[in-house]
Amino acid sequence: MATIKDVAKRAGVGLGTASRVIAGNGPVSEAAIRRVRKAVEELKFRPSHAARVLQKGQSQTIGVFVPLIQGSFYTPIVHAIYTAVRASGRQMVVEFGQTPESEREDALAGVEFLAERGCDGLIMMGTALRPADIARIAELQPRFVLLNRSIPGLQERCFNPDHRAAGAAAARALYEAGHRRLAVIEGRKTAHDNTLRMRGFEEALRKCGIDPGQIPRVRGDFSPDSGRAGARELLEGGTRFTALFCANDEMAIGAISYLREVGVDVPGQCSVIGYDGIDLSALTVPALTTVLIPWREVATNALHHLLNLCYGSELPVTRDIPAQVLWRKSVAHI
Amino acid sequence: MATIKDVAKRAGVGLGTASRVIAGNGPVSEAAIRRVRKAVEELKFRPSHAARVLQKGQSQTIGVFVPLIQGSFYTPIVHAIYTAVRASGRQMVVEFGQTPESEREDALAGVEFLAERGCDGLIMMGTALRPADIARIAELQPRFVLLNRSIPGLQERCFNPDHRAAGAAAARALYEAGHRRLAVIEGRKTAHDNTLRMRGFEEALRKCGIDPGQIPRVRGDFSPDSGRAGARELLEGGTRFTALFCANDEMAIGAISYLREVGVDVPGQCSVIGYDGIDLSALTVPALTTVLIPWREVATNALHHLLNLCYGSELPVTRDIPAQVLWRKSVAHI
DNA sequence: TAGTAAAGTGGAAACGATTCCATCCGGTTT
DNA sequence: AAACCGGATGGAATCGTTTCCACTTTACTA
Repeated sequence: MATIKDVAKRAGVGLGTASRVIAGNGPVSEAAIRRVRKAVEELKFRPSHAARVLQKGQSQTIGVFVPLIQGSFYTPIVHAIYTAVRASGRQMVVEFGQTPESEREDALAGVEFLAERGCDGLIMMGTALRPADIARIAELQPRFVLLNRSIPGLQERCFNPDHRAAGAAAARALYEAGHRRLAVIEGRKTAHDNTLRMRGFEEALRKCGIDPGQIPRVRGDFSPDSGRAGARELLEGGTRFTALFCANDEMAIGAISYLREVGVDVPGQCSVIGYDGIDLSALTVPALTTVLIPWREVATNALHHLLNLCYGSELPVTRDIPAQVLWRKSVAHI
Repeated sequence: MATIKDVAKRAGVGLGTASRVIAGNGPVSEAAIRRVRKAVEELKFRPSHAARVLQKGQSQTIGVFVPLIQGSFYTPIVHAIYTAVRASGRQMVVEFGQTPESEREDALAGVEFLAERGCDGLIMMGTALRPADIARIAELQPRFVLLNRSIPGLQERCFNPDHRAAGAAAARALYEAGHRRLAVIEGRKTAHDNTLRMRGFEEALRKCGIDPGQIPRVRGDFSPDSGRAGARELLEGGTRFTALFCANDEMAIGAISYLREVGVDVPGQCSVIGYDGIDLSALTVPALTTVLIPWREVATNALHHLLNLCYGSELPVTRDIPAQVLWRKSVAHI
């Protein structure tokens, strides 16, 4: 592999001049530019990334941690981040968790790995990391932002949708469609975002004169399978309901799959509303009515903030992107 | 940030000794090890990845190109690659294409980017790259493997499932379930793997005494939407059929969504068989019968081969992992 | 015409690790 | 007792860039 020294020699210029031409900064004459360019061509010179990183102290790489790659939820978020990273001419390295149970360890190990490899900044998603963990990470790599978290004292670096408002929107949607007897499949207990959306849901219900305490409520883990299990549990519980709120779309898909399997018509006998607005929600039968969370936008804004932090750019950053109900077919008006 | 020099000084040893302790090779005394370890702790020393890469000429990074990140098809493959890469203690950098139309340009640009950034090896998936492109890539980075491609002269580095056999399996499954009047939604014309599976499908049909020429056949682009469109087109075509073969699961999901929407019972009036065996196929209503392609295994084997190529390891590599029909609910026996 | 500012240039130093080489030392062999 | 061996060690050289500094040339000003 040719080095910049070879290029300089071949072009008949000094090392500094060659570097200036190739990096494209500093004063150089037209003639020098031409000769260096020619030498680069002839030698098929490609600058060594490692040498640049070593010299400049920046790797032009952003590290991403995401709890899971399976399923339909995180993928579009990763994609949004990828797009923004690439648009800024930089590179992305992703680490994934293996299972929800090991999320904390996976996140810690993944982030360590990313920091070790010299990422200029980190963007992390997930709810497993504790404040102490985050403090530790800050030592490793002080440039980071958090997605879907809200840590006191770090608000500046936390980017999340307004789950409380979104949960309330779900409740209002069901109420306005005429439903009074509701049921809920909520998400993991440890997931703070689940707590928030449930709180919003309950608050809105109370305002409508419905006592949230009376509502049958089971817990899933955000997976489609747990949605199936949740639906069964609810049905076996015996309490009647005309509408079901699922704390995410994947559970809603599972729930619908179970309900239809046992002969419950959706939305004829039971309406279902989801949460997140994943792409897949358009393709279920019936198409899923859901609370559309602007995940892509939130992620992009978080990344912009990170990029600004790392490279001093001034990409626009917005924080308030509202959620909205996406009306499709799975909620009937009664 | 502390450097290895600082560590050596603090531990009262030479540069070489410090390096040997940290890298964990070469002869060092117990005492030296202890003192260096202590100094590392105290100074919170983290070796500079860039410096290592520069010196060793290896980045311990594998580059991955995948045509798309949206949808459910590529994600598990990326995950399988990720798992294997991490298991070998190395890092993965992924590049994605944006749209199927721009796949070729995206792949070229992505691979260039990856090579530039000093990946030790490349694993590429997709059907858009032409042999000439691949020759060009070989110049940039001679260490690469191809997923789902078969290039003459590069068989060693090509890893694909046996689409022909898998297509035949789909045909046999439908035939054995009693279906005689079939229809097909096939994939993109440019996708060679689609051609192969269709060929296998037709050959098997012919062996069963069915003339493939008589079968109504429409073309999609592997997306769920195109599956919906395909199903409509087929229905409007007027030819009667009792079973539908879709060239991938996502189109099958789209097709089912359309069929049920217009009141065609699946599998009562029309059976549907998919292809690939994506996770999602278990969750449709009815659960999708499909040809399970062992994508994860194929990808893992390809990656092992690449790892062996790059690092001289001897990970096991198998090439023949058969596809099989996954019987669920969407194909009725008549 | 002399003086000065600016543009252009070459090469040394620096980034932070690994590796090679020369040296040293204690113990074993002859 | 001399020779030898191998483990342990320190430090110079190296990887391929960028950047800084000193220097020359050119162009412009007074």
